[in-house]
Amino acid sequence: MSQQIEFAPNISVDCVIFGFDGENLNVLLIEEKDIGQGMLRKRLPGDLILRGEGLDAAADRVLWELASLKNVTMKQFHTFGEPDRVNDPKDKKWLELYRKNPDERVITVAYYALVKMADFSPNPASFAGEALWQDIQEVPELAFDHNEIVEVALWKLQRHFELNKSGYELLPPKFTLNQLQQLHEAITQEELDKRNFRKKVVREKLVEATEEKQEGVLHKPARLYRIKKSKQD
Amino acid sequence: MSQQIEFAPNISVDCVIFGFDGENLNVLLIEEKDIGQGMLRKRLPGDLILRGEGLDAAADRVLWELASLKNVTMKQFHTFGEPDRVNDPKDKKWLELYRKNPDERVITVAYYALVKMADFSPNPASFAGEALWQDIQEVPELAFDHNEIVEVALWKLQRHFELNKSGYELLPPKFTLNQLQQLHEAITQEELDKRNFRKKVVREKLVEATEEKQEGVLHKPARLYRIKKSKQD
DNA sequence: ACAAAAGTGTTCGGGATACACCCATGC
DNA sequence: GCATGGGTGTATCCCGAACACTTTTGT
Repeated sequence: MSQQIEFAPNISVDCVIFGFDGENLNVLLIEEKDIGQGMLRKRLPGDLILRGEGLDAAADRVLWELASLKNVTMKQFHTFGEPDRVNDPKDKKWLELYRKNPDERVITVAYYALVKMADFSPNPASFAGEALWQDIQEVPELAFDHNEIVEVALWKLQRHFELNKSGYELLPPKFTLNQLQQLHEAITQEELDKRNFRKKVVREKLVEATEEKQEGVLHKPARLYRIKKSKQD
Repeated sequence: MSQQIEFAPNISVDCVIFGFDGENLNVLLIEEKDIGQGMLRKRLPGDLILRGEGLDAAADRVLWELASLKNVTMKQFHTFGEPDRVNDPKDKKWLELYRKNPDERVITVAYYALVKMADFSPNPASFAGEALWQDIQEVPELAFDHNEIVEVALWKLQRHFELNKSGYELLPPKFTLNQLQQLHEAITQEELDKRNFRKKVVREKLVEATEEKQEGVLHKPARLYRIKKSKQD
């Protein structure tokens, strides 16, 4: 039973929140207030867990504290704990400024979620910095190993998304089939055939037509659909 | 940035090693030496990580120390960290005996793997107790939340197994198609049609026939197959 | 001869894919 | 009337599922 005293790793949670705006996929990033020395780097919302706090609870709290997001259902997907995951001097400096024991390694439990961007104020300012949506195609170099964490999260999201048929709740209550298709395309990052997609949706009866149509568009207005709750009938 | 001093959670790794014996699926458990008071409970191989030790490395070490298993490719699948995951009095007693700071909560990063039982000595004795294979259908009540960990691991194994076509390496170099089918059935825990299974294997060209046949069986001997490396032709 | 497992084909239905043209509206 | 996206049907292929009888060997 090997062990050593005074070994107190920091445990943190990091949240990868994907946001869909009806067109593209984005990630929620935190931009710290500039503390000089070119240290202005974006990072994922994350923080140490508290004594007595569960991991899931910590993720919820962090998201609330750093980005003012509430009621986001996140899924734990991986724990990053290699001893050298923080080795960039800039990152170490940051830890010195913000952490009590900056030299101890940090093990982080990562969560992801997919939300509708319209549901959340796009710029929830916070004492710790500014939260912002970043297009998934234009993610800059992030602090720590956060680029890797985002990559793994995206991979998991894509895998999970094609397996179950979740995600319909990311659209407005009434939506066109094209919007639904765009959602799928944004997440899987591949194009689908319009007719085949519609057939599939109809076959699986996940959606039902309303009598309403789009208004104010400069082309033939599309029929609006809504999510069908019970899959019977 | 909320934090508190002297918060030193224990971080451990736990390993769920599934073993296939050609017929059934088993899990590797540790049976502690009896320390009285009816505390003889089985548990998963697991231990605290060391300072400066990566998570994957810790899992490898633990498996070696507790069960003498080496070169097992494990996959991290979940981190269990709710503050109340250890609340049974028996478990607390155990911690008092074996851990320096038994009152601190334990967060555990769990790994799983699937191995061929024949490759590993079935009873690798160790200073910490005895390692044994337990049929997956007959897993008793385990210490801590290890029953839950096993369940989640089995779920992940099944999901992962049906997605990619891994697992063929769990058989001897030359095997019958029935053995291959039994492997699949053991993992997915459901029965398959013999003819359909064979057609599928042939279609996907994952396997090739040898000229050899079974010997010493009291029925028609089956043809032996081997894994096909390159999937061309 | 008998027991025990090996081995083998066909049919059916459903889902995935590929593909091209007319329709309704705002300007 | 024209630009813009909305909306529709058919043919093919592949896969999964269901299903029963003959063959080969050891004893």
